[in-house]
Amino acid sequence: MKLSNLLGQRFKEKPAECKLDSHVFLVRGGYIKQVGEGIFSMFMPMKRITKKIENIIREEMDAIGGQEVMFPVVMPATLWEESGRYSAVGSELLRCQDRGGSKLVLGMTHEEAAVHLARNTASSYINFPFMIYQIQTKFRDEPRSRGGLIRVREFTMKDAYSFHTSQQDLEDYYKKCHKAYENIFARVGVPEVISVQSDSGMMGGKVAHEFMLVTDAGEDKLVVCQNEECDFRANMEIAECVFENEPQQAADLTKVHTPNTKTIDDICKLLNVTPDKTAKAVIFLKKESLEPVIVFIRGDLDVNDIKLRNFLHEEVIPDDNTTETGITYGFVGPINLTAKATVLFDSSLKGLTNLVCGANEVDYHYTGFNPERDLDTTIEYHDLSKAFEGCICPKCRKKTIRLCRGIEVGNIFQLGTKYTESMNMQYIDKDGNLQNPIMGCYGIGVGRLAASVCEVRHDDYGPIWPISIAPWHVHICAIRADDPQVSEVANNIYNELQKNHIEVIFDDRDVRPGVMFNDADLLGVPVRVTVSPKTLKRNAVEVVFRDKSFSQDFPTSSASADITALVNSLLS
RNA sequence: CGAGGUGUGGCUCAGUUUGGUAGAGCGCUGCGUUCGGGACGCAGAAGUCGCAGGUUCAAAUCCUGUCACCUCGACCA
Repeated sequence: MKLSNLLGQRFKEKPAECKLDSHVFLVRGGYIKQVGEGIFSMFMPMKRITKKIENIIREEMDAIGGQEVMFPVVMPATLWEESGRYSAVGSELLRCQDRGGSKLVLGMTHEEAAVHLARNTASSYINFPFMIYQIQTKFRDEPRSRGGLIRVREFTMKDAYSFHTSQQDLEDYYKKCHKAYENIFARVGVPEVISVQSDSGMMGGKVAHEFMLVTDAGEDKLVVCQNEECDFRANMEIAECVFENEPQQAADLTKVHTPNTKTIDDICKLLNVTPDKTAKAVIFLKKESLEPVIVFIRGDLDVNDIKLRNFLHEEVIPDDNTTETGITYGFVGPINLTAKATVLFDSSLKGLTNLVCGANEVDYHYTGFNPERDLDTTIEYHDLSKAFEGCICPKCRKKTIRLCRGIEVGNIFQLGTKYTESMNMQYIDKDGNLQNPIMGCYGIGVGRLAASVCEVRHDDYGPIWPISIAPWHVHICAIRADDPQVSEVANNIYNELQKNHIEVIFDDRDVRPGVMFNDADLLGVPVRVTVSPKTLKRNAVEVVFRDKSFSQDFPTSSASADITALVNSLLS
């Protein structure tokens, strides 16, 4: 490709409306052009980048047995009525009518279409499992698009749907897909993408992960444990939910928990409180304030029965520390807890208790504490509703939590049977019984991924594309194109590289060097070859990497072969 | 959806308060001088000032309506 012929103007002014670096460079570099709110066209360089990303995704999806298919963009509303989402989803789903008045929707996701495609053709258990995927345009009428390609209304997405005959099979495949995603992000040039637990939202299902590229420009807040042996990573928006669910799962401290966990009796003994065998809960209070510090709950107690805030002020605590509601109180004040004890709590007091945390000797189940008011030097307090740098990880119990922001570049869900049930997809199992397949679904936003890579791979002058997705491999700058010798050498290298199947963009314009170099930086091609009277004087061309990690003269005589070898070594 | 803001050649913007011939820089075309990090001179093309009404002798400018886009928030397969 000759740059003189490339459509799309590069310029040096920063567009006023661009806030994100990726948006600035994609506009300034002639990659994209906005058509409407959250709607963009792509010029050739952007198209080449996204095409390469798509091909990487394709290879990895095929490698885990995916079958590439194509669903329609426009679907009859009746299909979405089957799953119930026609009414369940809000105005993000663009609804319209055809000339006959039939209701249509623009595909924002394709579970319905996937079930529709598969349901009558996979009628026996021997057809399972399988995964189908497509790479296609989606439209979501987002209430607010922003950040160039980071959040748009129309976008290209790879979406995959797997169908299984058992939860175990789904989980096994989910892991394979998780690994495939790691491969994809590594190959695209952002191996630092992490997966975090996420909310399944309107998708249904329980287990879900988002793949996040960590960057300050990200829209999502993340809670990440930095302990290498721990894998706790969650989207902040569900971190609270995770913690809120904890009491249900671990309400009975006598049965659940770490080997270090003591029974309530043991703890009472330790704290020198008379245990009441019939007590439903044991609550330790600050003696002065009577504010609860630690709450233990018996396994037979429904956490919803306790309204801590209410009874605190209504009940008088008698001398024997047991009230009529069958709750035993202890007092923390005079008791010397182990020095390393740690208490996790949620000051927002949503539900009863948010966390169980591990200390060296006991586990505390805690709620309703104001650290500024009640700080006890023998206890470390950590509020997980306001997770902060260095607070305690709810999983590994170490003080290794880091807060960061991330861009969601992909996600995976274990959907279960939500769609196969509602849309009546069934197969006959080994025993002749009708069953609903169990589904998983897996998405990657292609344009957002490309923009995200730009967001984390650029300098002051433009993007630094990883060679796996760069629009071209080599960018030739012919300085003094009017010089016949320069022109001849540059043209020769251009032709030779193309013969060698190297993707090359050739700046053949007769413009000043500064213009050329700045345009080259904006195009972000990994290898730049400069031919000029200056380099020819030393019988050489100059080869530099966009990321500045390499700079060397190549002899003119062998330049094409040397550059080809260099690029091929970078590609492998 | 709430709050704020902006619409003037391809791009970045001035001009609007106080109505009176449509402006600058970049980019673009031609000629010349230049040539290793966005050069310079000369000549030129290109805008019914988002759109529609209204006020006025006269509207980019004042009034009303409307559309588009941006930012913050709400929302978010």
